[in-house]
Amino acid sequence: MSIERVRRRRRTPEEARLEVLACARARLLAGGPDSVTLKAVADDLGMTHANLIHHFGSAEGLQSALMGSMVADLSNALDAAIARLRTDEGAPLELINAVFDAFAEGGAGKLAAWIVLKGDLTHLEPVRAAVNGLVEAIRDKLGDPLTASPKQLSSAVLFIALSAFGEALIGPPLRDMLDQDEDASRQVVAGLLPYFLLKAERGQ
Amino acid sequence: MSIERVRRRRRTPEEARLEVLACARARLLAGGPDSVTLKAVADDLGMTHANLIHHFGSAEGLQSALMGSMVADLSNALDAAIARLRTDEGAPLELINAVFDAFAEGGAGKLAAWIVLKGDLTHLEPVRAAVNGLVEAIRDKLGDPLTASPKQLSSAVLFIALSAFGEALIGPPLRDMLDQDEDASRQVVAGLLPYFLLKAERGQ
DNA sequence: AGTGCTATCTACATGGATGTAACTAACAAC
DNA sequence: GTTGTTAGTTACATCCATGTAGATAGCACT
Repeated sequence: MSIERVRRRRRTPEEARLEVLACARARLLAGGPDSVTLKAVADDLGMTHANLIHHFGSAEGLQSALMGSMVADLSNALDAAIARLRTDEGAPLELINAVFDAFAEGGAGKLAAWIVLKGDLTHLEPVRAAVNGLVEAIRDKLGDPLTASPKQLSSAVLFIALSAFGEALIGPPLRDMLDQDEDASRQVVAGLLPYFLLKAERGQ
Repeated sequence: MSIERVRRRRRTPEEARLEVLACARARLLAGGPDSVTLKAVADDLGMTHANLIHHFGSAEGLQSALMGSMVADLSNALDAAIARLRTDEGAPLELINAVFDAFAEGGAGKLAAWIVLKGDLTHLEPVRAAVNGLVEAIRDKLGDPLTASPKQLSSAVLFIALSAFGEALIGPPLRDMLDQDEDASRQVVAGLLPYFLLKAERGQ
């Protein structure tokens, strides 16, 4: 029997980058940052680590690209949620669900934690636009123009984002300790959101 | 000139462990998990990495000890906050500040993120008692026995902890994006807490 | 002083992750 | 078909973190 080498598969650079980034993301979410290694990712895809260096320049290049890709996905998810809020009449719960899903299933929670632990805060910068878009969308669609101040609206977004991020990371163990069920965090946020939008007598 | 070797310093095992853990914690908070290395920590303290292995068994042993130490500190900080709440009359803001400080300055935020990313959720288990102590303390001191249900009280703690954790990690960049100042997150939580304790008409 | 214990060191071994250089082979264009 | 480009491979080199074995020295106790 002849030595049958596996036929080499040749991807376009875009294909390769997309496949690699998808795999790297899966590894990050499942096994943490230490598990996203050139060799590990390459093995998953049936290629060699040298090829990853060919596409991304270096290991750090791959990490940067992964952060960029995931941050872009987060921005897009937020933008999509904003768009739905603007068209669909009165769906604040849907907005909250979208944000929570982005941080949990979308992996934005672990992504942000990874970025913060590494200290590369600049990678979060692209989110700024989406976050401010959220503030405006809430103002236009949900805010009471007479009572809700800009500061209050943005603090509502701060509140939603902090909760969604926290839930994505420590929600499961914490809810277990407190005997709370799966969607407790979302319900808390949904239940409290009206107080940002309707009441203005709280100082500052 | 004679070769003057630096005189060896001999610590008790407890001293050594404490110094090492303090140094490792500082590295974790300043540089992230990757910067807490046997060699790096040993160099900081003027010893060799072999000595760390002597005290902690392995690199993983050091990590485990660090997690244990920091989780214990978090529990103690929460217990202290509970004790103050029980003695001091009506200081809910002080309680919130204590929790936020534990997650931010105390490093519990980065600690929890590290644990979650690594997947060692068992290391968080010792916090359970302190968290439930918080629920009871709030019930006894702040809760309205006629209106606040157990589920509501524990969801209040869930809410406080998620916010404090989120603030510790992504608070600074997020507040910058939203043009909010340093203590915005604490004020949000403090402002919303009463709605958990006084109002019971929300479903579930 | 002498002795025992062990914290600490020196020196070396190992493995894994990253990186480099040169070669190989898909595939598109002619 | 031939050829050029480049995705992909092979084979190596390097670095760093971890781990092991034996020697050294600080300190408590005699």
